[in-house]
Amino acid sequence: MSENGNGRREVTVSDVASAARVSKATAARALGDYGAVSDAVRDRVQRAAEELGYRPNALARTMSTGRSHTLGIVIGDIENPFFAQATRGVADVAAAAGYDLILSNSDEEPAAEAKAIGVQLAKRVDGLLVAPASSIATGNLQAVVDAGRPLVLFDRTVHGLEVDAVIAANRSGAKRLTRLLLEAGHRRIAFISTLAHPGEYRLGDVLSSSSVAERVQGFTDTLAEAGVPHPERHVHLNARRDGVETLVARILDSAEPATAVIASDSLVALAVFRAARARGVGIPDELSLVSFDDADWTGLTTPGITVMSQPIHEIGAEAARRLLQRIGGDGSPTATTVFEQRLVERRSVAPPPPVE
Amino acid sequence: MSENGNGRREVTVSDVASAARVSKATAARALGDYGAVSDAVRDRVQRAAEELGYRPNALARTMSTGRSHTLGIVIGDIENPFFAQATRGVADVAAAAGYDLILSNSDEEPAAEAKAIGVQLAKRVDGLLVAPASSIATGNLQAVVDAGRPLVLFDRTVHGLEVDAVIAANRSGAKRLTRLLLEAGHRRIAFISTLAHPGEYRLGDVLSSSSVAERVQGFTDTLAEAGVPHPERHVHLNARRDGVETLVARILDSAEPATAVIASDSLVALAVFRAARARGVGIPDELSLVSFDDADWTGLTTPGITVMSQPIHEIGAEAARRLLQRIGGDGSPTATTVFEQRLVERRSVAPPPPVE
DNA sequence: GGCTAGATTGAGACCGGTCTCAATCCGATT
DNA sequence: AATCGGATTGAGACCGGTCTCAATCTAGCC
Repeated sequence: MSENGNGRREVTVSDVASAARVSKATAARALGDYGAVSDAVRDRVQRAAEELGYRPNALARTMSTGRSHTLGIVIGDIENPFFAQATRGVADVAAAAGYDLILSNSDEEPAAEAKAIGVQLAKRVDGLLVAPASSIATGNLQAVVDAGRPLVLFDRTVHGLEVDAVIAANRSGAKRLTRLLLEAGHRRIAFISTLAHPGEYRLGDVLSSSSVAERVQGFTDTLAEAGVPHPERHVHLNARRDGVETLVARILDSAEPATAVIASDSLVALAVFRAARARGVGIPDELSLVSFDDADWTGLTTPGITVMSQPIHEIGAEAARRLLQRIGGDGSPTATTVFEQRLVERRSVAPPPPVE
Repeated sequence: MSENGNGRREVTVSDVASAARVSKATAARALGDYGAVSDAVRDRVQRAAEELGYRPNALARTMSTGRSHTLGIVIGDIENPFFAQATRGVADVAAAAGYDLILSNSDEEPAAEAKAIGVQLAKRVDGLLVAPASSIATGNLQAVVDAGRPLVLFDRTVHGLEVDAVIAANRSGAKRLTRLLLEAGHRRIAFISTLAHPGEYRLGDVLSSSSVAERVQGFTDTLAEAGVPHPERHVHLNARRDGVETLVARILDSAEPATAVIASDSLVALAVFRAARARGVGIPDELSLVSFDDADWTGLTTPGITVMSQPIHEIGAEAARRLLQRIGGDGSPTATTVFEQRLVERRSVAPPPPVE
């Protein structure tokens, strides 16, 4: 079928060729700007192409060259501002290099991710950017590596996989945040993430997101250094399944209620802020709140939220640059690029309320 | 070239065929699940495919079938939560129907949009979703229609173009918002949008975004009905170029300062809120603020922002559904689907401050 | 004028699928 | 046993580009 839905036939090189009274090969040369063509013929062909409304078929070109000039990107959810920003970073670099983006949402589910990757591979993307849904189940990604497609991970790494990754210094960021709260006098600090995890978190548990894992590590390490017993008990996962509302309720209503919260991302911070407000607990007087990611609204609330800011756009851009290098044939050893995080202090941290 | 960057050769139907000792045609039938194949052969072929790690080449399939199972989407900026949400709506419907998405950002520039559309067409997307950068320059889109590619616009329409569109009832939404402020006693209400426009806005000017145009129309009409003279003077465009900060300053420092602001989208509302805060003008006591789009943070500020909420996700989803129908051959007359907006009242509106 | 190198051009294979059409196979029917 | 019809199978064209290789053309030079 050389017709599209509307029954119109697309103009091909052959059409242009016969209109310009030259061979298909010559027309292709004149249009594709490769090989050698006399000026007279080039003009004639280009005029004919113009007249017929010739539009090259990129797929046919890909078939013979093996290059699609398309990158695949698989993220959790484009509505999540983190991913939106990173995607924009990727898109900018890609567009500048003449590449397009095929986008898929995994909803952080390995099965959906696998499917998305499969389709992207089938569409012969030149390379793949993935924020892996699971840092432990390597299957989905191993397939890409095995297929020999360039692959760059971002935001998270995957253990035991020989690929490039671009991430943020989550552990040190978490340490900084935890220390900040510790220094304000807090001892009962809750770390909240939406990351799915079977059962309660225990020290040594392997988490399916390396970035959350690093944050938890930084958090519990710092707590332990400060002499807080059982730091792992302060880690609260599954916030999506359980609902942040109920989680906050549980944390605040327990025998030893938390006096501060570290939100693992801006979406969690938003929900915690909302939940606190709904329960009438004041921030920061009754509850201190800090978060990862400097979302656009964090400076707008009363009080503004103290956050650990990540260069999200740049993470995406750098990942794209790396991928483009690999596609270009760069065979240097794989590496993980780590971006520092930056503390933005606002007013959501105060000493814990005095015990009555 | 049948090799990818890494030098590995992809497995093809022919490879599978010879491994299973059948013809290419039969192998294709067994793998593609069309035509008739005996059970024994199907098994043999599928086993061989499995063993060799066969992965169909979607491009080759597209070449012969003419269907790419890919949709193109061109938006202003994926970082804008409006577009992120709409894109998610599109992606969900597309994925459910087995379609992928090629995403391009136009930054609201017709030239970038034209380029993006060109590439998408070259990649033979089955259809195109566009939030047109300009509602007046029809050239970019006319080309799509002429090429016979199904096209659906969303968020904005384009005058004189025979295509489907999915939008929100912006004019009535603007009227409602304006009335709300009028009823609270405001007479000097500023409408602020980032839309680029040469010179000051005058009644009858054609705006390049139909959705903003509708909002402005609803705004000025309602003002006029209320007997406010020169309603067009209260329309402030180019907020991106000039900066919302300076715009707010100009509005508040004028001889007859505005007592209320209508933000044309959540990004503007954010900037206005921030600017007001920076200048120390209290919302709503000194300045009332309402906005289009119920962004996730609008309920979190103090006070919460009263907004006109649009079913953004659904707008995207419906646009995708419509496009899929067209791709499926639906030849019914083109139509514009209009979704109602919904007022969400919070606390950012109060009577204007008494004149000293 | 004849010869040769370099520039142009054309023919046709190829990429990896789909699909049409004819050939072959099989069991059932008379 | 011969015939018939449906089920399988194989051969090869086709989609629209790129690219190799050989043929032709041109100009320069002796």
